[in-house]
Amino acid sequence: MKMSDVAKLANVSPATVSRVLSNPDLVSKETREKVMEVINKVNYKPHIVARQFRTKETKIILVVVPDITSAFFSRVLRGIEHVAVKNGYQVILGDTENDTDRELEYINLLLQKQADGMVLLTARQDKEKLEEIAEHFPMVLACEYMDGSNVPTVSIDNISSARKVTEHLIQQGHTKIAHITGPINVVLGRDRLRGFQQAMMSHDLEIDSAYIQEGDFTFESGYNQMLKLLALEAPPTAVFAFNDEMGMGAIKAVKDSNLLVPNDVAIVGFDNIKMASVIEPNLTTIDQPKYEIGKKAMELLLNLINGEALQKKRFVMKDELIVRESSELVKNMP
Amino acid sequence: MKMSDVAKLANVSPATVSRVLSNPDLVSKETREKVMEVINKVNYKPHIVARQFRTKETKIILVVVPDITSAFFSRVLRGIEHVAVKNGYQVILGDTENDTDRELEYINLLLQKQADGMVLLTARQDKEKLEEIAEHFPMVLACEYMDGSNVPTVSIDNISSARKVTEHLIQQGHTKIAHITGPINVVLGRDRLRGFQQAMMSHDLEIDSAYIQEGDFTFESGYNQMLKLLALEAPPTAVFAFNDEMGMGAIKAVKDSNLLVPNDVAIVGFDNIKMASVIEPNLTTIDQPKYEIGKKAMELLLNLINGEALQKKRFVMKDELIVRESSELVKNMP
DNA sequence: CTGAAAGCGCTTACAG
DNA sequence: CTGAAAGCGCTTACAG
Repeated sequence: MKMSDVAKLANVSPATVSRVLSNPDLVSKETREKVMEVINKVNYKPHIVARQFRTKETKIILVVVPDITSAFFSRVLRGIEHVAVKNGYQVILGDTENDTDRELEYINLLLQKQADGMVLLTARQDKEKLEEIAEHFPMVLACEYMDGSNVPTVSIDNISSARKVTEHLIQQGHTKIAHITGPINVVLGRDRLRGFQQAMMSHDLEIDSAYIQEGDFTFESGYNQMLKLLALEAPPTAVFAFNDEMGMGAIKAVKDSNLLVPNDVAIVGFDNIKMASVIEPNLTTIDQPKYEIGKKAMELLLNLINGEALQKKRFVMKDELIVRESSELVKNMP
Repeated sequence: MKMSDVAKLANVSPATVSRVLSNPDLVSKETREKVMEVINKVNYKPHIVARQFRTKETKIILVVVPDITSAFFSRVLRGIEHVAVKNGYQVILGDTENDTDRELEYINLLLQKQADGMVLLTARQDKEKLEEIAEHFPMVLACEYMDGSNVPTVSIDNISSARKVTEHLIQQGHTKIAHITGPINVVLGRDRLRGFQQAMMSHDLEIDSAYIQEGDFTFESGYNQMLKLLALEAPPTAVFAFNDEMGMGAIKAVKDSNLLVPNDVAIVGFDNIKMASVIEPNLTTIDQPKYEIGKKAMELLLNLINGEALQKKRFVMKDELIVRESSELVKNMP
């Protein structure tokens, strides 16, 4: 059943059926009702691909996520989705599973006009290339970013947040502080490491190179790297984990080693996912305004799609240090 | 830049360019190389929407998820994705946030030919309607199903699994057993409740109606309903929660009430998400073969898309009871 | 307010 | 192995 069939049944031209569907005000009430009746009777659905092909619009936003499993990204997604749906766009997700090839495949969807715009929650491509694409297609980065790129970006200031959470540990009296990093080939991994180093150095604390262990975002890697740290001759008394997942893994490793958090080892995470306040002891962490990041990113993308100029390219959202049991020695001592 | 422009630059017809891209074997090596050179030089990307319009194929699979946040569904998704990608399909996700209207919107994408097929991880539509659609479009249900529908479906046997986990509690000596259900308007909520009732009745145990409390899948609802149960004059000594999320909420509620799991109240969940083995005490649960469910569902969908007949419509996957600390009294007593 | 007609960018059956 | 031509199902500028 196509539009011309409907037109015949309703004794009008295809153009009129099209108008009834896309621009009903242009059609007289009488005709409109006649056409709608036929449409409903035969349950006609327009072939959207044909429409997209004709109008050059898909009304689809593609969001690329490095890991759909992650509690962190799902909150960001919600922010994106809500703004998109309110503006008549549908959101589809591409999960890369941290694979840059799959990231590239999704970016190609944009180049091939299968979406009107794209939010990248992971940006591990060549910078020049991505900038080149962003010049021609609506695209915004969120959470992850590229050093000194001019692609519109929404994120927190990861360096300063990492510094803040590390300084919290220092203020608790720790001097032997380790850091379980994210993947160092990802900018976030590097930036949080940098913040950690800045805090240590500004307090004249030494960083034992064995105290820097690289993880891969997962609970398991946090667990394993923590076991490594505990096996050192002089284990740290405090650990800053790149994210809450790894922080929780680290807590589990400490417990499994018959040690106490925070008494033997204090642990802090990053992101403030829901589980951070559920696990015991509750995890000290940096709260990222996940929903707002998504919301802001989608708003910027709408601006780009509508050809509006952006006031600025880089939006730095406010983070917050949330101190909980996993790093507060005092409260836990009777 | 369109195909005819490339054709001109390469001194061939558009048809030849098209063949180079979609069916290179039909073109002589010489011509092919000449064309590829131009394509690379101008970085030509075919307009995929035009191709889709022409071929009536999108090579896209739409997966509809009730809650993208859920650790359970993300594993199912992985199974779907892996099979899809291996077969040249791209997976896009639609998150309904448990809203049946949004479910319907995504289903409309299929009707409008914006995807070649669809896996529904939530099926809360009118049965006749969904069956009607499934007759004309490739569609499979996974995890959630519809009573007595003939839409291809992959899931576990929720009734028997719920019976199994309840009987485990009975075997531990419990008689006062409560059930925090899922939403009763969802088939899974009803089926697991039924399994619970079957187990209780077949052991001649009474079900106090106050022992049935309805949750909404979330940690918070598990927490709140558990507090309600604990406030009863005669609180239960064991609780079967619809899923692990709610089970973990229930554990938290018991702890916050200064009671012990499993000594004061045993708790069991359902799904075996990763966190179930991390939380303390570890949560007894039913393992669903999440990845395999997704894999199987996608395989069935490929069959449907390729017009192959299915050997059968209903696939029941194997579940497994995983007994952990949250329900095993003995091991925890010194 | 409505219709006839052109055209969006591809693919493919047909002919040579 | 290659090209000319038709056509996929819509939308919209134009004319009336």
